[in-house]
Amino acid sequence: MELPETIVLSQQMDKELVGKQVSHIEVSNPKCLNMPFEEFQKTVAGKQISSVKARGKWFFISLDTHMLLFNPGMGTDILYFTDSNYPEKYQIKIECENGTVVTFRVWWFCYLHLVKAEELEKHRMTATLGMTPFDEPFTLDCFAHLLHKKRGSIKSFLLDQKKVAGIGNFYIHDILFNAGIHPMRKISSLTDTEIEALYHSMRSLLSKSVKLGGSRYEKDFYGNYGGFDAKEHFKVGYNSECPVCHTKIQKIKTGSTSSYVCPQCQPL
Amino acid sequence: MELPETIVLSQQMDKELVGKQVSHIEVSNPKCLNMPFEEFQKTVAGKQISSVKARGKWFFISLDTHMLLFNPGMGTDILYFTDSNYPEKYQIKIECENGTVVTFRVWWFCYLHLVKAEELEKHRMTATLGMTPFDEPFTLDCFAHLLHKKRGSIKSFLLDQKKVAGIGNFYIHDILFNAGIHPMRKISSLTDTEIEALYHSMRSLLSKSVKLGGSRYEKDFYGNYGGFDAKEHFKVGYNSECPVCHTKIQKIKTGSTSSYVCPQCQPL
DNA sequence: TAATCTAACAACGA
DNA sequence: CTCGTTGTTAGATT
Repeated sequence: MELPETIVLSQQMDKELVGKQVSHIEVSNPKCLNMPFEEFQKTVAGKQISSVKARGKWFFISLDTHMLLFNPGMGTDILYFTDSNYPEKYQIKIECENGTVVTFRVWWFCYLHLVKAEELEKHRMTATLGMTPFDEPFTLDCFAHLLHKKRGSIKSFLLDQKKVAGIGNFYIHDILFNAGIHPMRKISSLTDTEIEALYHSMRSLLSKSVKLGGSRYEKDFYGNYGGFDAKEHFKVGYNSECPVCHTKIQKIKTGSTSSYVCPQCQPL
Repeated sequence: MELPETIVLSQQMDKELVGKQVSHIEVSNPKCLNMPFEEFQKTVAGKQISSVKARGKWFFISLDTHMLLFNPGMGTDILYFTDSNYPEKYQIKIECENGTVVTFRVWWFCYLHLVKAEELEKHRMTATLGMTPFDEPFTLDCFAHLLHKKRGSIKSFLLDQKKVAGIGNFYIHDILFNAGIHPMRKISSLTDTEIEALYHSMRSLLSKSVKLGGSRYEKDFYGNYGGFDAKEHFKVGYNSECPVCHTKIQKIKTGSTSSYVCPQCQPL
């Protein structure tokens, strides 16, 4: 789940959940919490949800005096039910008044952290998040400054949530392709023109996916898959031939992640 | 300069300097300070030295309300003079009452930091120092616990001042040889017997050097070289043949440092 | 399809 | 052969 999906989901969650009171909460794996379950349960129960927002890959759920922070990790869906027809399999379940149920189904890890509203800035994992590409102050100039004098590769920079929040190893392939930049390019070698192309590429691809309701591999709050399809909307990501120059797309190892690259359009 | 030398020097400095008042201080490279020179000079001048101690490779010089912290870096000597016959070349000079002069001659880089006594624990570089092998709580059991579940090589662990303070790339060779341990051995592969041998090896070699007044390559406070000679007192360090098995000693690259190893007595 | 933290390590600069 | 910072990588995590 990357920025388009968290944006879509958080808007739907905000629409459906704001004003509702949490009546009951279940957490099958308490290791994802930042406190003992007892304490967590006691603090959350009875609180009212006042807003749901996303920042990068984190959900920020306001509970009056507290903030509930959720990082979905990999392969997670968050589903909304208004009756008892919710699935049996889930790791986290939040029940609200009037039969509203939200289930969180996590493939591997997630974090569900609760902090006092006034201590939100002390929460390391979210306090160190960078801006998202849609944040108002994230201008081209701001992006260029973030890249200034940085030493590593552009791909690891973009995936680092402390630098820019919300990009993962799904949208990254075409963000780079559309800017004509190889994932292993050193940041210091990028021209102003390339940085500008990257800035626009990032924002336009992610907003296209938001408009389509997010990735077709992920469910929204109502269980519907998004309309952004890799084969259809990506040029190189998860594809086999470059639609621009018809070169065979390479799938290469880039550090710990894989990358789809057109060696012609994205020279190193 | 490693633990034996800082111990010897700090004892001599303590003996000669305690009770003396700093009258004047010169610092040729203000980049080694943690504040502007003006402020540094103003705070230090007139203060009385109440003790000099060493912790690992750092000197702790108590100045009543403040602590002066000195890390000698590489190739540094600290010399004591009671008249004006001090050398012309120095990077730092501390003058005290009655003609006492201390010069610090630094080959490359050093740190000279001044902190308020009550804010000593906020000084990152010294606050994160590990125990020295001679610290009271540094028992065999304590050492074994420090090694518990560590992943890297034993050499990089021992050189890490945050783990154990005071060992550098001079004494390390024979500390490992005397325990029969190759520098590149994974910590997780060490047996209890080897950990015990290493613990004793470390303490006995370092205390032998302290008794001899430190390394013959370094000067003490009075300008005299120590009595611990590499060729004479080391078995493998800076030597060419293993005195135990007569195998040719290897000089190998171990990460960023070099190591002297007997491949027979220290199998990998 | 896909994430995060930590420790260890290398390169670099002061 | 100093230390810190930055970035990379391997390992572990449920």
